[in-house]
Amino acid sequence: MDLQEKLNQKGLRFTEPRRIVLAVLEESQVPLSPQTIHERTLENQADIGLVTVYRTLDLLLEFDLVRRVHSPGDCHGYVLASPGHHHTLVCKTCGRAVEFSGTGDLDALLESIEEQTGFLIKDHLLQLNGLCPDCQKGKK
Amino acid sequence: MDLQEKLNQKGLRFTEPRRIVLAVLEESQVPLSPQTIHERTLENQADIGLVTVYRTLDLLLEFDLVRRVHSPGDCHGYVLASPGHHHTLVCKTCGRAVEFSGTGDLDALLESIEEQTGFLIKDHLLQLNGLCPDCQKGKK
DNA sequence: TTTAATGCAAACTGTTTGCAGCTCT
DNA sequence: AGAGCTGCAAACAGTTTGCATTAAA
Repeated sequence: MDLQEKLNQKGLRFTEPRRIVLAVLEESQVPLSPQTIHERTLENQADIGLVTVYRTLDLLLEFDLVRRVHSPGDCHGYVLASPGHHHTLVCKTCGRAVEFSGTGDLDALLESIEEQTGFLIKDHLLQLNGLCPDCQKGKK
Repeated sequence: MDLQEKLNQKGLRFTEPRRIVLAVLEESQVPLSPQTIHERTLENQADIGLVTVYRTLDLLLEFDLVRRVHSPGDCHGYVLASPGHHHTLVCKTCGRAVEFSGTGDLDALLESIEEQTGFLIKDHLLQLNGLCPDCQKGKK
């Protein structure tokens, strides 16, 4: 069952603005702030109000399609709650972002931390910053 | 070398309000929001302005005595930091935060990612959320 | 005595709410 | 036609800044 059906079932509607906010999130692997999402909808030729972005995000949260994430810069970021949780590595100079796998090593790390602390780890936020190959050359 | 000396060395002062904010943090294992810290200073018979709390927290962050943590409720929480670069693990239920140091495993992970991507990793953000031992019991 | 620190009020930023008009079904 | 949705403006909450006053060294 897709979002449209879920919404209609509750008497709610799958409108253009909602479609577009969802599309913007689908295009990004990185959490986006409401402001950023708003800017991107404008770039996509859609004139959506910032308020609508907020309300749409609340709606998507409620339907568990989106997850709220906290990062130091933009305090509130929103990412698609899709399965396939991935991590990003962002270049400090040019902003290019790549994804990396290496989940095996990460899982091992998490396990050792669980042992160390007695906590049961439910989720995690990992973001790396550095210099991409091109910008490393440029620096020299 | 304690905080007072470090401050004096830079021509800064270790004042009553700073002492009290630090004391409030020392009494708490849980991250506190600036507002909460302010309320607690009032309970301690000290009439400190909220603004001063903010400024003191910035100062303590700069001296690496305090760490900023992100939790869903109070977005910004502050906890006493132990020295060195550590990561936090926050309990989703009671908010208790612990630090862990699995730096060995993490370094290995970062290296393998550098090889994989060609990026040079400069810094990273890792925050874990889960259930602390007490709350795991409580759940059942 | 000097210079940093404090506290107030005002400015700012990010987020939420009320309401009139519009739109999907 | 009717209920939900949108956008504007205004209200709100958390945080930062400017400035005169106070206090640590």
